[in-house]
Amino acid sequence: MRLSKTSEYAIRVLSFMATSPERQVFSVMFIHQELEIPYKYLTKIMRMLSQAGMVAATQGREGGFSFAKPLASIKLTEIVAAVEKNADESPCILGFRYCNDQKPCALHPFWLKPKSAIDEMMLGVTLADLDAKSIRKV
Amino acid sequence: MRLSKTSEYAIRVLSFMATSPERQVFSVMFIHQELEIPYKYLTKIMRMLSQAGMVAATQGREGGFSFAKPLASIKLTEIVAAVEKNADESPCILGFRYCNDQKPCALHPFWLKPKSAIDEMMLGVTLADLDAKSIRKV
DNA sequence: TTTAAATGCTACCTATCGGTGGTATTTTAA
DNA sequence: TTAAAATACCACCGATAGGTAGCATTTAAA
Ligand code: SF4
Ligand code: SF4
Repeated sequence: MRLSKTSEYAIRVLSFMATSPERQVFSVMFIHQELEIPYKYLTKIMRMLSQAGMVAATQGREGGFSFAKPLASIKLTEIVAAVEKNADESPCILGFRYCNDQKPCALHPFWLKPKSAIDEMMLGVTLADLDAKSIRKV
Repeated sequence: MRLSKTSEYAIRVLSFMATSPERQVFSVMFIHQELEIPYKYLTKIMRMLSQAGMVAATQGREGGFSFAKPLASIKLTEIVAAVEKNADESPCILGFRYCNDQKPCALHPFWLKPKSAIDEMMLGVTLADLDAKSIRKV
C-alpha cells in the first residue's frame, strides 16, 4: 500500500528542489549527494521528468535541471504519472474490472473514504503547497 | 498506490469465501474456476493463509479450505501481512527514515488524512463486515 | 481395493522494477 | 584551446514479484 520507489524518488527530488529558494539549477550530482539517490538511476528519472515537461535541462558545464513551469501547476499525480507506466491501470485496491457504485464489490463501501482522501492529496496538492521549513533529506 | 496483486488475490478469495454462506469448504480448483486466479499460484497463496492460521486445510478427496477462526477476527491488515513479506517495512508513501510529527517532511501534513483513512480500513474492517449481496467475481 | 480428487512442497521460469556501465554530446571555466 | 563538468542515450545486470511444472501425500468415492 505504497508508491513505487521510483515515484518516491521523483517526489523527493521535486519537493527538495521546490523548497530550495536559494538555488534555481540543480545538477544530478548535487541532488545525488544531497538526497542519496543512486546517481545513474537519478539521471534516468530526471530525464523522464524533463521529457514530461516538468523540469528543463540545460546541458554542459554549470548545467542542470530547473523547473519548467510554475510550482502551483505541478500536482503529485502528474509526478507519479511521469515516472510510472501503468500508474492508473487499475485505480482500485481490489482491481475488479466491471464494478461501480451500483454493482460494488464487498469492500467498496470501506474503500470510498481512503480512496477519496488519496485522490484529494494526489490531485489537490502541488509543489507550491510545500513548506520550506520541513526536513528535506532522508 | 495500490496493493500487490498477491494481496488483491488473497483478499478476493477470503471475501468470496466469507460471503458464500451456502458452502463451508472450498477447493482450490473451485475458487480458481470462480475467480479466475491462476491455479498453481492460488495454491501457494492458500497455503500461506493456512500457515497464518486464517484458514484450515482438509486434505484428500472432498477436501479443501475452510475458515479456521471467526470472520469477525480476520482484519484486512492480517490478510495482507500473511501473504506479503515486508508488508509494513516503510509505512509511509515517501519512506523517510528519521521523520515524525515534530520533524516532518514537506508532504507530511497532506499525507495524514489518507494515511489515517487507510489505517482505519485496514485495521477496522473484518471479513464479518462484508455484504453477501455484493458482486464477488472479477 | 483402486483410483480420482484434493493439498504439500520444492524447484524453476518469466516479467518488471530498481540499478549500473559505458560512451557520446554539449557547454563553459580555466 | 583544452579539459572538466554536465546531460543524453542505450544496453545490460540483479533482485523480486508473479506464475508454472512436477511429483509426493492424503483421503474418500466408486
Ligand atoms: S467495487 Fe469499489 S472497492 Fe471493489 S473493486 Fe470496484 S472500485 Fe474497488
Ligand atoms: S514526514 Fe510523514 S509523510 Fe514524510 S516520510 Fe515521514 S511519515 Fe511520511
